[in-house]
Amino acid sequence: MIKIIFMGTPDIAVKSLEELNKNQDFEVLAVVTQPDRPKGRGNKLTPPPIKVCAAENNIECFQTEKISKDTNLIAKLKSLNPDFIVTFAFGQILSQEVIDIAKFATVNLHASLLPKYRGANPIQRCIYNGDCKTGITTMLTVLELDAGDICETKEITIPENMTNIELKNQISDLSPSLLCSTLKGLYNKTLCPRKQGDEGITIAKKFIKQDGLIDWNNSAVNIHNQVRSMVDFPTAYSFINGKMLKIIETRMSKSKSNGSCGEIISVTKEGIEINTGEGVILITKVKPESKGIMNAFDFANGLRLKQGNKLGE
RNA sequence: CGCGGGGUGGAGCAGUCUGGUAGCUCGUCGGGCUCAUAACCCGAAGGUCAGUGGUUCAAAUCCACUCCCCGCAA
Repeated sequence: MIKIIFMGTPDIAVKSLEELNKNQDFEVLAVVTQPDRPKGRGNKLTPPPIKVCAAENNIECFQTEKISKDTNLIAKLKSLNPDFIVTFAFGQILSQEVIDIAKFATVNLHASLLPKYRGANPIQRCIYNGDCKTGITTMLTVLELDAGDICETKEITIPENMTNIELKNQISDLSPSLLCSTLKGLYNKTLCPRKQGDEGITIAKKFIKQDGLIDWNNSAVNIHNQVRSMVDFPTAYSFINGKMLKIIETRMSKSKSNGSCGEIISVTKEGIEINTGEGVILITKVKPESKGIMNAFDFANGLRLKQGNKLGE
């Protein structure tokens, strides 16, 4: 049995942890994750999904604010004598001392085709940029962020209307088998990691709230990419009648531009067509302040929106 | 006790401040027009106004409490 310490935090890593735990070839010695954080309305202390998963599967779970400075935890992990440390969306930078705990290697799963989109936000950035393909990569962890030698990759094609949530789910589904394959390959020495090229290195930064603000002077395709890349967070938004309107889902429209940017061209059952800096975009689902997600047509209906009304103010 | 918004026929909203017959747009159903229609015209069904208690001659509306949904900030 290959002995593993698993480090991760959000739900995207849960399926991978579950697979390693139930697969006969592996034994998960312990899980390391972030501390419970205050979250949502009322600031309730919420455990990270990986902690919940560990508890359900009776795996020992450690939580730490900063693993590289946590000498007690490091000592504990050393004593477990793992063959591998696996990190997946852990959210903390490992020190060399932590990396060296693993007998064979410390392996990271990253949600892009490296060296593209190193960093914290590869999933949303590739959609935001309108890429047609991305993937997942397993790599040897080194001190420099996401710069280690590549073990294995798996490509994913991105359809025109795929959202960041759909892509995240797909990555969550594809990751377990890639991880298992990489770990076995490294353990049996049948896999030879290769260096990342120096060409095409990009950094994928996290989104901030402000990134959600839609500029209707932008092109329809760019706005469409913006909307679908940030459905859950930070969520694309604009304003109408002084109130915030989150744009949840859009489609590209073949209608002709007509009028100024942000102006409504038509309201139909399909949704609300908006004129942009280049082309027309169809808004199909929205989320007004204090309300849930609704069809754009229903929203327009309640507000009596019609041709000529403007978004963005 | 972090701050705030909301719950009204199937959907989206108005009405609440200033209590007095339940309203709008859409959908559904029936009929009409039309070569035809998601268009247009006529008609109909469909609501314990989130819940409980209180004030009142009278409560969607005022007061108290409860439940549910959402935004912001972290």
